[in-house]
Amino acid sequence: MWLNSTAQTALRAVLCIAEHGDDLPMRVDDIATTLTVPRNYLSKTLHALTRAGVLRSTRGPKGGFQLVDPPDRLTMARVVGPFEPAGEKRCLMGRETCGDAHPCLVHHRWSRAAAVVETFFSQTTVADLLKKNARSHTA
Amino acid sequence: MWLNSTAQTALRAVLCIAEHGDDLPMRVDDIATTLTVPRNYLSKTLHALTRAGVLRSTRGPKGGFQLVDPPDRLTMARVVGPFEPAGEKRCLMGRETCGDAHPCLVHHRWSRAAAVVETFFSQTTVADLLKKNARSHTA
DNA sequence: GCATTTTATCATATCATCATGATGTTAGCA
DNA sequence: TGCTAACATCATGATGATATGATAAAATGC
Repeated sequence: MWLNSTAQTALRAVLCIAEHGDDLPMRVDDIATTLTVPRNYLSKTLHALTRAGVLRSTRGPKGGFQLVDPPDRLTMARVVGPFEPAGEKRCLMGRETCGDAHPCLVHHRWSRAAAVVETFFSQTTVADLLKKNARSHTA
Repeated sequence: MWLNSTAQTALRAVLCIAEHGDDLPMRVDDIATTLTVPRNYLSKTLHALTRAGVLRSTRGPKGGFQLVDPPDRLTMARVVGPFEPAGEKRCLMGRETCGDAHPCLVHHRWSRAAAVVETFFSQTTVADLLKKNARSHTA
């Protein structure tokens, strides 16, 4: 409903890498196995996160993916953002010109709900998700 | 981001019909022209709303579509619901088994934001949207 | 019954997303 | 240099959402 499957995978992969620790990069194959997702598609997704500055990739032996920033400085918005359609605005009706100045019929009421969601994504960090939660993100 | 294009069209069409008044059904052709959306695709969408009990259709001369219930008894959830993927749950990660009992890593934090959105859809009526707003939903 | 108006539906096309398999590229190491 | 490990990328296919055009079915009025 909220995240397409690529964004979901990206989030799960980032959590997986964060849990793995930063001492040594984690390989695509290992992440793919842990999450049971297709390897090459995951590779593409992780590469997108690398372009977005969320991950760092290292090639060759002992290579793999690492977080660029510590988990408490990595928000969900940064992880999920690269996988949302480009011009995606807040308007429920999909209007380009919708805003406080030229609102569509739902704009004012919807803005409040949308703000809550936006805050969730921009304030919640990967560290928050790992805190005292022993729950799985793999299944 | 929030509604797929079919659901957006459904909502705009319902608003269009509600504004048109209930004295006489509104034809697909007129709605399609007003919203500038493809006629046959709209027809299919309106038919889905009819199956969902939101609209009533009448064939033949003077036929068209009308609201089944008055605007103040028609929530956005009822309009938009038929166009959301069937098994769509609340879990951000798309897990089937996610819930208070078996939460995924994001479950608790996300639940609060999701509840706000859910309330928005289940409490906001078509009448609310038409109130004192003279803003357009056509563009 | 027949013509007209209107919705209902079918077959098909188009497009983006998701996915797979093959191949290219880079880094490390002997 | 040459081998191997790992990410990067390309060509292609599968699927579902979106869209179009043709045709069927129903209601109305003559």
